[in-house]
Amino acid sequence: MSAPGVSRRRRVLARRFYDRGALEVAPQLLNKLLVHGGRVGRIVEVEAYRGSEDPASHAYRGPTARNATMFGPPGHLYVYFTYGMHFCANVVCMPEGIAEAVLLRALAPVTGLEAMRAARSGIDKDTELMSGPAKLCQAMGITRAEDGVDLVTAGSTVAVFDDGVASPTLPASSGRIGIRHASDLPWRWWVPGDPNVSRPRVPGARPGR
DNA sequence: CTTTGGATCGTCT
DNA sequence: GACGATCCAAAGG
Repeated sequence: MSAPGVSRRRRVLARRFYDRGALEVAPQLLNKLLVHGGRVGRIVEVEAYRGSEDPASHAYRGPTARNATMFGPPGHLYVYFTYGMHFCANVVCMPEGIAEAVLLRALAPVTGLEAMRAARSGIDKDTELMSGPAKLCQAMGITRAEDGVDLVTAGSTVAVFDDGVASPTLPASSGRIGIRHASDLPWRWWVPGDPNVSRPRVPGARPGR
């Protein structure tokens, strides 16, 4: 038995973890660790997107150059550029040819705080370093250069680890943020009470516990 | 505290 | 030519 805060063994999530629907994978990504460039963050907020089933998904209208990674094999990172200045990162789910993904919306800083603060100059509170999908990419140093990276194979530049911290039994949930269509679907989940979550209070949110 | 508007450009129509 | 799976500063209560 290890006391709270003591470091535990980290294991990379297997390919089969991602080879399922995004609605199943998303809440189970909560409390997993994202690692890149010597920086580590704990995933505390996610959203599911479902290709052809989902009018809010980038993949809804079929494959393009931009969304190609979403249609690829599971366990890869889909990074897109938006609003002329921001990157956002997703984990690809389901077998090749089926485009489902989980958007990473917020991380809790774990390791590499100095690098994160440097990448997010002007931000004074550490809870605001990664409290949004574009903020976390900036803090972690993730750009379009990381699009398509395999999260599973040894030697990957980006990886997702399980360090033994369980996902919430009953995560908080709400509709997805910043979309025009299907905003009523409760496909956003977060760790209840975590101070790094982007928008804890939204209409129709379920608190979790 | 909440609301509003500007930034800025790749992508698809 | 229009529009983002956003962020931030400034203005308003």
